[in-house]
Amino acid sequence: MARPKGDQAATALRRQAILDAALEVFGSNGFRGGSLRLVAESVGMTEAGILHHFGSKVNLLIQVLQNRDDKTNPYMDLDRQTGPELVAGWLKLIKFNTGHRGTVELYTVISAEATSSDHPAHEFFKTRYNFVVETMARVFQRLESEGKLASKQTVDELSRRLIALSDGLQVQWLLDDNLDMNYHHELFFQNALTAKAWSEVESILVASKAA
Amino acid sequence: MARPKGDQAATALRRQAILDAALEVFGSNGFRGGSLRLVAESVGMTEAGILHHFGSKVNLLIQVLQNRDDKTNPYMDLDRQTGPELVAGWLKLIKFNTGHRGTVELYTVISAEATSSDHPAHEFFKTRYNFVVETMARVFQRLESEGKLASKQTVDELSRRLIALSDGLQVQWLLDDNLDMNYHHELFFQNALTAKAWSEVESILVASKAA
DNA sequence: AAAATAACTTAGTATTTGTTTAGTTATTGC
DNA sequence: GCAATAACTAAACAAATACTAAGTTATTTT
Repeated sequence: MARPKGDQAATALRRQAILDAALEVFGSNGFRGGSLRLVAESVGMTEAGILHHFGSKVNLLIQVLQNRDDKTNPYMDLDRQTGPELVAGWLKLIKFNTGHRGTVELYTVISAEATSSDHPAHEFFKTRYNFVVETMARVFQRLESEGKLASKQTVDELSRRLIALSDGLQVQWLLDDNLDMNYHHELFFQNALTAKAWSEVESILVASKAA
Repeated sequence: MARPKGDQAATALRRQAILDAALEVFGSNGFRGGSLRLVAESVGMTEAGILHHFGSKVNLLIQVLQNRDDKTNPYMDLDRQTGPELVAGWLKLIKFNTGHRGTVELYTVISAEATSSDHPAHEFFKTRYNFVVETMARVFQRLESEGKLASKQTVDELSRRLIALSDGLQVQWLLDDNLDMNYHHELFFQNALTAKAWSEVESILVASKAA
């Protein structure tokens, strides 16, 4: 039975359900291993039904990635937050990820696949990495200008190192969830920041936990 | 035309050629995306010819991984080397990898894929990670007992952190080979070791470069 | 010299894949 | 109330996949 047209809210919900299912499928099986059939099955629809909404499998992947980014980007607002607030935002993101295995799987698997230049998400990840590295470099820049940076490394070096650490920890965590990603990130910032700045971060975190 | 039997050296060469081709194919396309046809084409043989040697695609993958490990494991000999020598060995391995993109691609893509518990290489990577983490923990242990460790972290923490950094840097390097993996690793060890121990590492490296 | 066998090729099979085409149903805009 | 159209389904397609079965050639082993 065909669904009615019109109800925009219901349609948006349906599309979001497909995106959620696809995230899970692409996360578990990668892009090449994840089939439309699995996505369709999981959302109770036909493969053709999914293609009606998203046009092609490649486009579906891009929308899934975009959708995730849209939800996590607000965690860090460079224009309105101080250095320690931004660091706290990063740590909150890590905590969020710990509760969403599918998301971590998605980014880990697809970003690895996408290192090949003929992968459909290759350009997406190249620009995404540039964006994330630049964003975090600006965060460290801000900390430095506030006199809160203890490390002697370049802000660019620090940024790339943080992101590398984060990506690598995710692989280890996916293989064994006893690994405490949050703790390792805290250690990184403890080393990178002045003691005073780090205690600021800590109080922001306990404050936001109370709220 | 069928090849002759008998010549064991030639057969071994043929099998190695297949392993090399498969490494390239699985590295570029992952396991699920890399087809036997591509491997066969690249080595000038039929798909059935490859299956004659390796039985199945899954077994081929395992052999490729094993083959690589056999070649890189000798880089670090826990029984015969001192702490600084082992650190120098790790850095040599990084330099080796920089010259072998296919190998880096292989481990990055397949280890990400293999985080799913139903992936054929899942167990391989779980035991491999345990082995590598343990090995490097013992390296840091040795350094500590020699009084050459500056960091206050646990040897296990240090080990996991080094491996995470390494894995993450490889992703970034695959996306943009301007990244200097070697430099970032050197920075890590400079922070983790005493100044004296680090200069020991450096002199080992220049000595082995001269040889 | 005969039997066994390594190293393949050719041809085929069953399955899965992303995508298209042609409907069907029900709702909205006019 | 009628045309347009959103949201699908059913059915089929062409291509690709891992793998098998049966043969061919040439070399060892006996």
